[in-house]
Amino acid sequence: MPELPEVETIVRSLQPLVTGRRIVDAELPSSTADGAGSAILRRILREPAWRAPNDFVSAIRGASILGVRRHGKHLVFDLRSSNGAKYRRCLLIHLGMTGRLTCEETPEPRSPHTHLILSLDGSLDKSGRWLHYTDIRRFGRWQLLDASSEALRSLGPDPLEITFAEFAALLRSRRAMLKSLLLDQRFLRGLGNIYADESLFRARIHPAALAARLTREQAKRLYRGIRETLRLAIAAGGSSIANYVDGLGNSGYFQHEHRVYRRTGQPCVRCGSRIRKMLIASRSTHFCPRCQRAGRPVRKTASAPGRKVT
DNA sequence: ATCGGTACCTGCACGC
DNA sequence: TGCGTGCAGGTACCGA
Repeated sequence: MPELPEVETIVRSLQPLVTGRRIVDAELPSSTADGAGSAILRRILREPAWRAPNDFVSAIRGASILGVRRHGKHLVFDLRSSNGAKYRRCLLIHLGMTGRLTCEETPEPRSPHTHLILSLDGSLDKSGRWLHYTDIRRFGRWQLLDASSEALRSLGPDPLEITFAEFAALLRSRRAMLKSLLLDQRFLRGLGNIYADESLFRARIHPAALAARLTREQAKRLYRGIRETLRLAIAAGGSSIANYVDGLGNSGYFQHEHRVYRRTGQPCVRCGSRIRKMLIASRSTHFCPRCQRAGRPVRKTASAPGRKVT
């Protein structure tokens, strides 16, 4: 589910609630149900290999949360161990498609799909003492790593941090179709299906265009399109289509600003043509066939015969 | 290097 | 109403 803007929103909502707090305990509600529950936890806590889910609980118990930040689509909790004050670790959480991480005022699971609950210390009058992790489809992952771990380094640059010169150089070195490339976390970290489509629409570039073939002008538009889309989406609190909420349980509203994503058959907001859907890299891809032509750069719509947006 | 297909999961909308 | 089907924002792995 969550892409860069959603994870960023979750991180911002959690920061004031968890920073400086200690993890007193962790509960694994789905592991107690039956034998299958333990298998569920094993999958969520796959890396590094734990002998049993409870070993993860022992490892994390007592750690202090120094801060929480975003790395691509991952949430990263920087931790200081209880024993050996110098020992720093990272709790890496990827929410997959349907993962939720919310602060609740109760330790009771709120859904049959709640898999982990972290109890945080702190004054009782402050809300949000329990961090609930819920994941219906269970594509999410929790990893506990040394702070020096290489695990995060395999991802590409953050689209909000990269410079245009770096971005242009990356594009030139790749021949893949842009849509595939934008979904590749080793190329850029943080984009998913929604924001890849929305960025390409804003850049007026066809999703099947080849990276290395882009003109400098197109590369510039893509760079700006990605960053503008992400900034607007963060400002709107992300896109809530099915499951996503921030750390306080609030929905985002960028889904109302989508221009192509899941708008198949509806008129393009720019030219009125019907939005089309095609498959690229076996992912549904939405685009305007008129504004995002394959090949040569598209003319400005101002020069096109006036077509009313309905 | 790149791509398609498959796998991992549950829930939902849809047509019959 | 119930059932089967296809689809959904994630990544990883395989083989070509």
